[in-house]
Amino acid sequence: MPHRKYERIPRATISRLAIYVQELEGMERQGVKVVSSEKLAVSCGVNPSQIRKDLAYFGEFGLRGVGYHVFELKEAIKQSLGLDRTWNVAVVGVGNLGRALLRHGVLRKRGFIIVGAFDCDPFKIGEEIGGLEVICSSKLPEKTRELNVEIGIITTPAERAQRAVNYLLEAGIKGIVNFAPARIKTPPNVAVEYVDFIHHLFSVAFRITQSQAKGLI
Amino acid sequence: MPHRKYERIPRATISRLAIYVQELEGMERQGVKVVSSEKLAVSCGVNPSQIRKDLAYFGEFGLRGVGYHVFELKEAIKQSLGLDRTWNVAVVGVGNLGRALLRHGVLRKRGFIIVGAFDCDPFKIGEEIGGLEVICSSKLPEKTRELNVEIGIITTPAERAQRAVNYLLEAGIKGIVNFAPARIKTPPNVAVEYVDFIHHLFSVAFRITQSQAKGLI
DNA sequence: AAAAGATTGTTAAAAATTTCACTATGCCCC
DNA sequence: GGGGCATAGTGAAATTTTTAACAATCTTTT
Repeated sequence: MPHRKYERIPRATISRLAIYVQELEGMERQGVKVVSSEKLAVSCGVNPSQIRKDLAYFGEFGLRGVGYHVFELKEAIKQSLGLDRTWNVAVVGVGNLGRALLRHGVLRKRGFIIVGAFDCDPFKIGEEIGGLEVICSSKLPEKTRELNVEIGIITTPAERAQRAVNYLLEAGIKGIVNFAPARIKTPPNVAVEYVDFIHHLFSVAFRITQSQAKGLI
Repeated sequence: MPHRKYERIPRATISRLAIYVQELEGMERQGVKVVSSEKLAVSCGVNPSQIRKDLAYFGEFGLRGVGYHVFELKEAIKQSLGLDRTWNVAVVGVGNLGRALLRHGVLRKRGFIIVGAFDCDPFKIGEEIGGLEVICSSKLPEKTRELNVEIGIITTPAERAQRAVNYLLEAGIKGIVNFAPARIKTPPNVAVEYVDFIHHLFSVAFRITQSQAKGLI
């Protein structure tokens, strides 16, 4: 039974896998032991075939006629995603959002350890937030290597995002999650994800506008 | 020339339009007056045809042989998305993330006015954050109507998300942006968007893992 | 131990989305 | 004002993604 591990895996599959993990954890908390693709699909708001297909990229985790063991499936997905280890991350930009991330425990709980906080504002440098001292951004390349940072989180204003990225690239960073409202330039071997909640507000505003327009016809 | 305004518009198109607006604003700041689909495509990291096709859903905004007027195109897209007005929003859940949103000026700058902040923690009720007094969540239905809230932003913990949503639905909310790490149940006429930055970290972690695995072969 | 029922893994079909290629049109220069 | 160049808009093709259908197989029942 040849696994498809070396097929290209759709980006959408990855984000759904994250949703499956989330829902499986919810089920685990509720004491559910076994779940079918049908039931999981309902709680994730997707098609059951979709789930089975998504999982097939990584292996066979179910039992025909039965379903999936909640705990085992969750672990299997997490392992497939590379979450069976911890990742060192650095936060660049200590504004409102950066501070929230530094204080928010969820990153650590998920295995992403914030090992560095950087900012270029002299008033912020030296300040302690969430147990970390804010370091001058110009020390990023040096510190990134020293602290063994693999993923950078950009929470600077838009106009300083690229500079922060450049510092990280200089240190050979492997991945970046960009919260700044700006596109950034990186070489193709660096994994970049954009998080922009304003876009989601735009989307909601559009859909409301649209459904109201439709109502008028 | 029949506009396609009443064709179903792909979700992906909407999120790209938000990117176009972002980049057009950047160009505006740099004094660029006119841009071609080719140039805009490069700065957004997409295909030029894609841009032209996305815009075609809403009308014709360009000038053949020339390109698009930066300011006019930006305005046209914003109008198409329903951003030529302000939207009243409420934040439900005043933890680290909720606070960051309340203090973060970007929402207001984008036309999303936070008119209410809600939480169920008695220690937080009455507190003033970003010029707003935190109100008890149980007053949500009443206050939502009173303040004319159209969009709700959920920043509660996962286990309280659905309750917050139910309160909002009770008041006839039209759209929800959910930052809580949980799927929520809503009727189909309510626009829902999920924002979960942990998923983006997952995605980056996966892609790093994958590219390292590939390197070993 | 065979049959019935359930549900996965997988192949095939359908649908959606993206990209290509070309036509139409506007600007600029001679 | 005509020709050349540039670039938007658009229909068709290619690609990707999703959904449906079904064969394989596991559990339970009789």
